[in-house]
Formats: sequence, C-alpha cells, structure tokens
Amino acid sequence: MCEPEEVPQQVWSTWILEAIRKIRSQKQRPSVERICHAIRQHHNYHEDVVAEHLETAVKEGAVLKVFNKGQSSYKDPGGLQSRTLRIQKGVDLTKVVTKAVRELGERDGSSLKSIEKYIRQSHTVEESAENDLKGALRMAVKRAVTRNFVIQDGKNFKYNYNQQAPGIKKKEAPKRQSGNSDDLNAQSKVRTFYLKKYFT
DNA sequence: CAATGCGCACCCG
DNA sequence: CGGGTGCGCATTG
Repeated sequence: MCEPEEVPQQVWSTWILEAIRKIRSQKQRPSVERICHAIRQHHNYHEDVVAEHLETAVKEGAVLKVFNKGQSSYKDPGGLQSRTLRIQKGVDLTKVVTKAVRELGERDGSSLKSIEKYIRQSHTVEESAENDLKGALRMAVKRAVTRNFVIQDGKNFKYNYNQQAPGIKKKEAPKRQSGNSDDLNAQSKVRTFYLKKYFT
C-alpha cells in the first residue's frame, strides 16, 4: 500500500498495463472493476481515481478500450500493433470499419475521426500520399452503410446488430424434419440476447 | 472471503 | 486449422 501522492500518468499506464496482463493471465475479462481491484492491491487509491486514470490512458492511446460481448474490455495495444494494415489502391476496409465501430461500442455511434484513431491504435498503418487511411475510410464507411453493416446517424456510425451477424449461420430455409432442431440456434439466441441487452 | 487457476465454447482470420 | 477471448466454476491462500 503506497502513497496518496501525485504520480505521472505514464506510471499509471504502466500499472494499468500490468494489471491487464495479470488479469488476462487469469483468463478473465480486464474490466474497469477488475483493473481497479488489481491496482488497489498495491496502491491506496480510490477506485474512482483509478478509473479516471484508466480513461486518460485510453485517451492517450496507452490502453485500448474494446467493446466486446456486451461489455468493455481493456487491452494492451502493444500486442496488437504487430498487425499491419496496408493501404493500397483498391483495398476494401469495409470489414475493418465495421469491426471498429462495433468494438468502439459508442452508444451514439462513432465518428470517422474516432474510427481512424481506433484503427491507428490497433494496427500499424502503412499508407502513402495517394492512398491514405482517411481516404480509404471514407470509401469504406460509405460501403458499410450501403451494405447495411453500419447505420449512419448524422456524422456518426453505429453498428447494425440486426445485420446477418457474423459467425451466426442462419439457414433461412425453415427446415424442420429432424426432431430437436433448435439446438443450433440456442447459442445465437444467447448472443443476440446480450448484444441487444447492452446495446439497445 | 479474495485471489488464482483453468476447461471449454466461441469467434475470427 | 491456429490463436485470442472470457464465462463459469473449481481450487488455493
């Protein structure tokens, strides 16, 4: 238990990243609560103070906030930044944009600006003057809207949870036939449930 | 009780 | 397939 003293944000980031690593090693979700808890085991700060610094770390890009399975998780961007995103002539970033919007999980939708920021934080972007990320994103977001992956709301874009959700195979053919059939759908029902629960 | 460990289902590329 | 994630429950301190 240590000082109630002023500590530079950078140190906070270190503590937070440490906490995240620890929690992940326990195969648990690095939520705000767990991060606060982990840090408070070593430092005497109120949860609100920790949470506040966590937010700052996110804004600074030292920590990535990702909305997943109905709740926010926090990650160390370090691990992911090995992912390279090459912006070349005809790249299609529709999927990337859609995923970003979903993972940002902002209730009022995400602006192009924050989408760009998020992508830069989670990838090493390789671009050029003619083919830059911003440009590619403008195209991509347009396509994502057309394809109904996201929904435009003013300047913001929201993930469309009603879309043919990825991963959920929905044979539209209402094939009865074999007795117990709804087992396949049980899982997707659960998923849809909590996605809606937190999103709506 | 808190902290840790982990099997396993699920997702995504 | 391979690799990440995290729930739910078990085990340990």
